[in-house]
Amino acid sequence: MPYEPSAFPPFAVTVDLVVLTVRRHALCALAVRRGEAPYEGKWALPGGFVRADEDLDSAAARELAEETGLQAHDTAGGLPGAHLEQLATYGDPGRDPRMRVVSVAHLALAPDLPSPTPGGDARGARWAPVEDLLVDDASTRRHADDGDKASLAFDHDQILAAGVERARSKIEYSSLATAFCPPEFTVGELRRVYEAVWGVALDPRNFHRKVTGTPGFLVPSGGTTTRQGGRPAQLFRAGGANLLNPPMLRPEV
Amino acid sequence: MPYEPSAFPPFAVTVDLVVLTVRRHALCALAVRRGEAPYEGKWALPGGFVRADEDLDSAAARELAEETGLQAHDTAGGLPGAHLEQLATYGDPGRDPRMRVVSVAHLALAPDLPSPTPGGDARGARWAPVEDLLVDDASTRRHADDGDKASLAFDHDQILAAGVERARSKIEYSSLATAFCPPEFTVGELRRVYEAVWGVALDPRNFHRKVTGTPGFLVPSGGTTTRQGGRPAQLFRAGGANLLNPPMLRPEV
DNA sequence: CAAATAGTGTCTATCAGACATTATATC
DNA sequence: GATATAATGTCTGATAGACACTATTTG
Repeated sequence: MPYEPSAFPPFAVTVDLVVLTVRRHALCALAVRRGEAPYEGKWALPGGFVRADEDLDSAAARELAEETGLQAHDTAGGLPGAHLEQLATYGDPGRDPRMRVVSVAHLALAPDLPSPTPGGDARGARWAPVEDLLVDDASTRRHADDGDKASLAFDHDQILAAGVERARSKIEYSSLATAFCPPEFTVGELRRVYEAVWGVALDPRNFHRKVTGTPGFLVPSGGTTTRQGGRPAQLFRAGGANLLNPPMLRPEV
Repeated sequence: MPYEPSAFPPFAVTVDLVVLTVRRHALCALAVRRGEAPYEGKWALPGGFVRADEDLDSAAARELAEETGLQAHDTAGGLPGAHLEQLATYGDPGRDPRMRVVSVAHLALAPDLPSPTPGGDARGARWAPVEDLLVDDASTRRHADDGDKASLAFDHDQILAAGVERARSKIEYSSLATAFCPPEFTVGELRRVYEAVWGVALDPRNFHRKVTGTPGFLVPSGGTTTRQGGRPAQLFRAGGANLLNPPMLRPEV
């Protein structure tokens, strides 16, 4: 079918964000409460319309900054940085009851933020453990009497699940887990990131050997720190290596 | 920014397809010649508008069937099957000079087709080695005097490169390479798929041990075949396993 | 016979997992 | 001293890469 630019069905295009962070040893996602119909009062992923003259990545970075004050990493700037990448696009007819909306979902990984409730927007917003948000469809939705644990608006359950799975698999073979850490961090803090994202316990000694033995993954920044009553730990920064080869294996079986 | 469904900028949404196959020991992509402006006469990826009531995946499957006669695997049907998955979405303002077009690129992997020129469309279409299509932007575009080796229309160079890289990395840790093979195939044929996609030579003995030793990857179908003057080879079908663990390592370094 | 491909076996270096041991902080 | 965490070391089983060897076809 040749292009017929004059006769195309009109779509609205939005970006939705899966913003993940690690808080109190748990993987958490940013959720905002909807202030209008449809799904009024329900929790949803942050997002918004792509502007007429705006690139998709720019729209995602703009929404991220509006909701969290975080600056995407590829752009320069003094704000605290976050990793941002495109995730997948969702365009089922009927995913939004009002009109045909195609949403380009993005995944953002951020270090733990000082503000418990992300600023920018007057609507309610919270960091929620993904374990609470992702009630498995196979299990009953009446898992608890807490209505907040029900599913998200639109198809955002599906989008969140895809983002979490992307993050879980990508830290296996990339240095992306450092995106959850502040600029300087210890091996133990990085290990607790892996443990929170995967939901497993890792051997501290084997983990230490693996991450310090992979060239380019971690660069010692010189200092040491004592955070919780033990031997002071060496501080590291993320090295230049983006790919981990061989990968960090997720314990499974 | 809250939703304002009444005031959104209108977009056109298309699907573009990176259709890959292995022909004569080379990884090839399907290219169609544009019959109208812009980029009239240039090669481009097949694609078209998403219809008003159509899912994105359905649109991609429909375009794939129109261009090649291949049926996507998740749908039942007697046609020869192909693997189809969403790749990424491209929405730079100005990527199409006529209007704002967001394209949801999909990746399709197909076995070698009998018809040299894929049917369905009267426009020119061809299987071109990706090596010829992907002239590196770093190297000079005047690499050869053959104008056909120049870049594709729109941002299709970038899309094709992303699709090729996705295929190259995904056959490492999944059984996806069998999507390039007919329903029954030999270990040698599967190895030649890997060699063509990666552009490297693999040790036949280690490859045989790896693929036959991974549970669920290959299932013997009983028969044997002699194709090219050697000992007859056992025939296999793709097993149920989708993930290869540990992965098949791409020789690199 | 030679040549080509299929399939099996062997050796070695590397690495993940399990776990011992030492070092240095707080309480 | 007790306890907690950091950092290094040791052992073992699994496996990838290199390569010898046998099996069975075509020419």
